[in-house]
Amino acid sequence: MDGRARIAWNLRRLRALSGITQEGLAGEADVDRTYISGIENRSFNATVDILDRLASALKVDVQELLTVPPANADQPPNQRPGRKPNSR
Amino acid sequence: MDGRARIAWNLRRLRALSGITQEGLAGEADVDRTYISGIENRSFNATVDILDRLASALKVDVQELLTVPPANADQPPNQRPGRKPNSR
DNA sequence: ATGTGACTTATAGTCCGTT
DNA sequence: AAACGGACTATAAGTCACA
Repeated sequence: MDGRARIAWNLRRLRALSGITQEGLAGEADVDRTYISGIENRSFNATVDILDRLASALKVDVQELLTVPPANADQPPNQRPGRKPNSR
Repeated sequence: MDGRARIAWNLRRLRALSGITQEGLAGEADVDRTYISGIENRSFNATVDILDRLASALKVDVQELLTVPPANADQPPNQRPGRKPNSR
């Protein structure tokens, strides 16, 4: 499992733990929301500096982002919004 | 201590352990020889993909590259003033 | 709330060198 | 063997509109 996949998985995991959205994390780490999305989908090859910012925003050590997911791990579910009634 | 500095330190450490030169590692990881030098001097902001290749060449897990140096560890030699960090 | 394609600008990363 | 420079090219960084 490559670094990108690990980071994607951990980002979703840690974000879910914090109960924070992509947008929220984006704000904390001072990156664009779509960039978070891209990283979580393994589309982007982030740099070390970006990892630093993400780890800091999530209040974990950078190493946490490279943790190997358990063999039987699913992709952490996307955080389900509380439920959003069609707010017309 | 930021990610760059950790990687710089660990790269030197692991490379010394393997008794391999920068050029040798560059060959193994299939990156340019000058790039290893730049990373070890914290001038370059490596990507996750590159970290994967370096870890693989050094036969360690990627997480190893982000190990925190002991408090009393020597700092890697001369930081070269070359390129401006990503400043954000 | 998230994913994606299209886009521009900054810089990651290479290749030629010299010290 | 390694630090460093200049000039490149490939791609990451960063933003947007819309699905």
